[in-house]
Amino acid sequence: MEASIAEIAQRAGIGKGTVFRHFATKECLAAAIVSDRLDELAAIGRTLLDATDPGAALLEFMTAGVELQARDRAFCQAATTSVRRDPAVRAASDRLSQAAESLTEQARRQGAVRDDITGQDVILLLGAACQAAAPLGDTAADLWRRYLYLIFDGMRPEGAHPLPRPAPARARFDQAVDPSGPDQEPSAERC
Amino acid sequence: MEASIAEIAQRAGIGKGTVFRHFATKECLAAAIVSDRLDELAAIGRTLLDATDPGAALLEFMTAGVELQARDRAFCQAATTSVRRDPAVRAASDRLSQAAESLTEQARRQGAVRDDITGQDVILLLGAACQAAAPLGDTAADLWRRYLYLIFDGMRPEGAHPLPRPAPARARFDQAVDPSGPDQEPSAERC
DNA sequence: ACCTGAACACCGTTCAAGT
DNA sequence: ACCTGAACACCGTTCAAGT
Repeated sequence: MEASIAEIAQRAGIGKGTVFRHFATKECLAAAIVSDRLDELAAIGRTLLDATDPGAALLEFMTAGVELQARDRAFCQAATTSVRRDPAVRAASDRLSQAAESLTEQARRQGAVRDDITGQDVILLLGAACQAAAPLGDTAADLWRRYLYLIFDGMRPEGAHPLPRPAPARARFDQAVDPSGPDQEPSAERC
Repeated sequence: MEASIAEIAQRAGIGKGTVFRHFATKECLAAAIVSDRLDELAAIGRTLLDATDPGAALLEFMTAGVELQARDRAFCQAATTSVRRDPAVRAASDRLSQAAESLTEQARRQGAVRDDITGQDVILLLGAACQAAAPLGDTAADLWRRYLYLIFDGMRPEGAHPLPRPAPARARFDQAVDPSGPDQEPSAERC
């Protein structure tokens, strides 16, 4: 969000108006970039499904996810804003959750992680590790590794304590619709 | 950052120019608010130093911290931006870290948390719990509790695995200056 | 049909004029 | 001395005119 539309258009060698022909809004442009990144991570997750050690694969998946985010802070920040409400980002986010769910289920079966952990949890905690290290900026380049490992320790079955709240049930394809109706955030306009 | 300066000035019953008399920049205004919140939490932390169960006190401190952040999302977001580089925010942040350090030391001594955990860690992980739940917005109002407890499990000595990186050494008053010089992010202008 | 950049609306910031 | 709001600069967005 740092760059102005004028700069973006100039670097792309097109007029400002043409940018708005492709993306109705500056935020839609950001949303398109973010959902691309999410799909990138989902692809990595699907690859890791074939790994021999599911526990290690899950940790590797989370590591790849934070690395993706840590590479440019802009993406990390964008994920915090209202870009989340964009339909394309939501869809990509659900695809990512599904990949994470498969990985998590394998790890759960092996006893590598406690069994009250879902794929959604994994995605959210991966973001949390990134955000934990963010305040110190580039001072501590790979500090996120410390927090990812600590969080992963919390995901392990050894010494686990009961959690005060069930995992969030977001749109999952193998799940009936929540009878209490859609209590999600209002969707943004389609882009 | 949602509100415009014009709106803020109007609500305060003063002219726009007068706002800039008190805060050189809109960001400085945000920084002042953020550091107030940080000091609020530091005060809570100092109160909890007298609690009988240091482990429970530390968890309570973290809970209070996330609650403070979760109450308005604006603050949670501001903490992600360049407001962090503001000198006043840094100073408040250091005061907060010191309070956290005392609480953490007590908990460490009791064996309630592993002994490679610092006060800084506690502050950063507290923010992480808040951020983990943020993507789902008000859909899942107190989801952060789930992640705070999970992270706290990771902080416990039982089943702890070694962490891949030392804790960050930010300005601590009982510590010599880092001989490699200040490798912190560039400070923003004084406000 | 598709692209363009002038024009518009909005907002942070400055400062000459008012008290 | 302190406050004000008109004026300026900047940026996202629109759209009449050009190809």
